[in-house]
Amino acid sequence: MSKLLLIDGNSILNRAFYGLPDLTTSDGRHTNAVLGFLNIILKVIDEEKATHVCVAFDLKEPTFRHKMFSEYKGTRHPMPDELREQLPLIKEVLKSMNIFTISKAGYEADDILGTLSRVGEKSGYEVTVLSGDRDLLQLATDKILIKIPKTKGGKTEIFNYYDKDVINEYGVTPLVFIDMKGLMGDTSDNIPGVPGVGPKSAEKLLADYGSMDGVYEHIDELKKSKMKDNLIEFKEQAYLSKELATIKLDVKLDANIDDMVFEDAFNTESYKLFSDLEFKSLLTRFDESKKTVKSFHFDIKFISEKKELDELFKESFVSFGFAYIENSSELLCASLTFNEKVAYIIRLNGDISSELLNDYIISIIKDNKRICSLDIKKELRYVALDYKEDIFDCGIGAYLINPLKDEYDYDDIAREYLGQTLLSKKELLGKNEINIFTLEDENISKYIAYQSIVPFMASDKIIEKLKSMDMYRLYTDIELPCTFSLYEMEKNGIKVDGKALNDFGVKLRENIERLTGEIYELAGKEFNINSTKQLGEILFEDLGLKSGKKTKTGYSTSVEVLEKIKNEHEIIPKILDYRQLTKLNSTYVEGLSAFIRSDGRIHGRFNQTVTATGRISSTEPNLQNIPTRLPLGREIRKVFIPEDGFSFLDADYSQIELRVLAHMSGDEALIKAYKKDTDIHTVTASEVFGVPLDKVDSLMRRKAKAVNFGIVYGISSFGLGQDLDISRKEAEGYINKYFDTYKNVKQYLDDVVDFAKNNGYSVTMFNRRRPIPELKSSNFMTRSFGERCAMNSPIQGTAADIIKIAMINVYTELKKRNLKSRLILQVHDELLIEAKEEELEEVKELLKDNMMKAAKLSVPLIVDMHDGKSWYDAK
DNA sequence: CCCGTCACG
DNA sequence: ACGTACGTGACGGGG
Repeated sequence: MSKLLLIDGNSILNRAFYGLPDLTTSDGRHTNAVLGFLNIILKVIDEEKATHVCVAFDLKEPTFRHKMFSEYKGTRHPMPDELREQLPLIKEVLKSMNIFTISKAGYEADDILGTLSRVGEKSGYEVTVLSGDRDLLQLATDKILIKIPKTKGGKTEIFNYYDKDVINEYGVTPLVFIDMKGLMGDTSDNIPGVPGVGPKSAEKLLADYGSMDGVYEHIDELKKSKMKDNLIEFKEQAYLSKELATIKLDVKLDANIDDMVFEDAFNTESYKLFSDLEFKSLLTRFDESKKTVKSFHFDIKFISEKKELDELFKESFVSFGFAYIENSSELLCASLTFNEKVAYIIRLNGDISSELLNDYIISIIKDNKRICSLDIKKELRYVALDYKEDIFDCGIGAYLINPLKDEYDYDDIAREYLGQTLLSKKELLGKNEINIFTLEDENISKYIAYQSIVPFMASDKIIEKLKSMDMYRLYTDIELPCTFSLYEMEKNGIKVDGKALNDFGVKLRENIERLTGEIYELAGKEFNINSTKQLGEILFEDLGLKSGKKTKTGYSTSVEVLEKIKNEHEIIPKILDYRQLTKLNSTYVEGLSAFIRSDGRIHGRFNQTVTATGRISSTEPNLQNIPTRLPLGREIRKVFIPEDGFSFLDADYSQIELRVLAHMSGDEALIKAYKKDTDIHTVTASEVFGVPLDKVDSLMRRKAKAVNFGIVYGISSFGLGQDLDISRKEAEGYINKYFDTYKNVKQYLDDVVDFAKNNGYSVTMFNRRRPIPELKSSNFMTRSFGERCAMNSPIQGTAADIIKIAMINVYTELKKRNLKSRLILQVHDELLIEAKEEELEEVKELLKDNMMKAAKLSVPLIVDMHDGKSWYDAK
């Protein structure tokens, strides 16, 4: 049986646009609607096993409906630019997929679909119509299926309607559905209908009299009412509206269903387009044979003997691409490229050891050749380089150019900087693993070769781009040396007292069990306390407590909500305790335990190419969010301990972000405030509220502190109000007072937003950029978010730059002096050193000194420092 | 795989 | 009217 799928192009595109978050390609083209559109239609094509597909689009020109009724809006709603630019794109995409598209002047897509649905049915096709617009339900019959996708909470669910389903849901047949719209009108299309007739009365009238004709035939039988008068007065309008709402079934089309056959959608052309649009998830649908577009041609040569290696290094070159290839920590081979014609895969074996290869690498680097890598921190595990050497890391370079991307893998770099579409790691390797026997497999060797040929070819381009953006110094002076100190921290790891951690877990679990029992008791039944769904039902339905805000999926049970009702029922404090304890147990006790290696230490990863602002991120495990705010959670820090003969030395910047703000804004009042040796929030409170320092009470200080934080986040009265639990108006009052006191701060924040709006990015003291595409959005919320980013990023980013500089200088100084003390952690404004007992005093001075001198600001950079025999004691 | 929640700066 | 403070990562639940 042939299946014809008819798609309402504009309505599905609309739905996808509003249902999905914004998404852009690296060069700023918006693609969310196109990707959403494809996901919806491919899902339906799969589901329906459609053999024929046709997408109908509206045209800009007026239709017969506009001629009938000049105020008719139809599809001419104002369209945001982000959506408008995707219209030609979806057409290009469909064309590449050989999907038939159709439009006709004077008609809407609805009319085309209506007509085709009838033609299709007569020609013996099973017909399905896909639209986001419920008006299309009038086309449903017992044979013709209407599908309406509904996006709720990011997920699209598709609802099916035959005529009986329309009757079930609306109480009228599809045909009478039109009469209903005639009576009610449709505000979105500007169709008037009869005043005073809404869904309820329309449904009642049509249930009683069957149709609009029926209603008017029996109009005299209606009880005297305003509605009856209106029905009579607006009869003509009702019939006009009905006609406007009626989808045409007899449009003259010169389309042939045979031309709509769905085949060869996943071809080389659409592959190219999908790659260009960065639709990674769709690339898996393509056969291997379609994927060979625009990737380079080069030879791969295997090297397994030392004498071949000697020959190799006689070549003349100025830079080389390099990567070690490993599998589950076992080193297998190296990938090496000197020129774009050939990539070498060097087998590591008895003849060529990694030490030998390293000697070659080091010697050519000393000979001023540039080493180009995708991820130099990975290579440092095998080859000891020095950051003063000529090293280029493409991942970091690409991150600096655009820090908003999710990944900086070889295929991403090749697409962005070489215009090449390479098969991704997932596509090339799938579930196959690299080992010494599979090195020469076609896909695996290609994958290995890419690891050096891509950085070899892309480095110059990325460096040029960095220079043109005035960021090359940021790379050489901050990012590259930073990589080395991060590698050190990963290698060093941090020692954990496993037994103490376990004991803490036992204690937690005892309390969790006790609380669980008490909660069940109070709830009157057992349930999963961790399930927000089940918990919401217990609290807000069974126990009848008043629910605060809701989430997309149901009741919110977050702390803010529970805090407000904690005195209403004794179950609430127990749930809050339960939450705290289970969080500690699962994330910190059990979570961390799993990461303790055989050396008794946790070696986490510090990622340099993740955050939008320039901060470092920490994973596997996250060592940057170990509890400290609550006393019980803080106990966890007692299990982080120094090696015998060492102490912990912990130093953190005091309010670095506000100090950066004081400096960057040049606000004299704020600078003066920081030159006083008094708590900054108290000073702010005193100045903003106009009271002497010694008259500032704790409430005033709390408010001032919240305002200070708010300023750094890109202040909004709503946000501040939320934080202080006061009205938006009141919050606005505080903000105005703050800006009155610190006028240049206000000026500065306006200026950075202006700068970002004009340039499309914000910039830190050290020239780090953060693109802010949201500023161009037509959506108020999105744009406001962009404005807050524009205010926050230079501050957060500059603080990130400064601690990176401090970290580098501390690292360098420790090395230079041959000290055994070592960097262990960086937590955004804090450095933790495992200091050799004998070196403690020296390292204290060195650490504090380098942190304070990391940047020259117009306010002092204050560092607080403590030492101790655990992280807990050193804070 | 996404959501809600919660840990940190 | 819209419905939010900035930047992260990990966990359990649920589809």
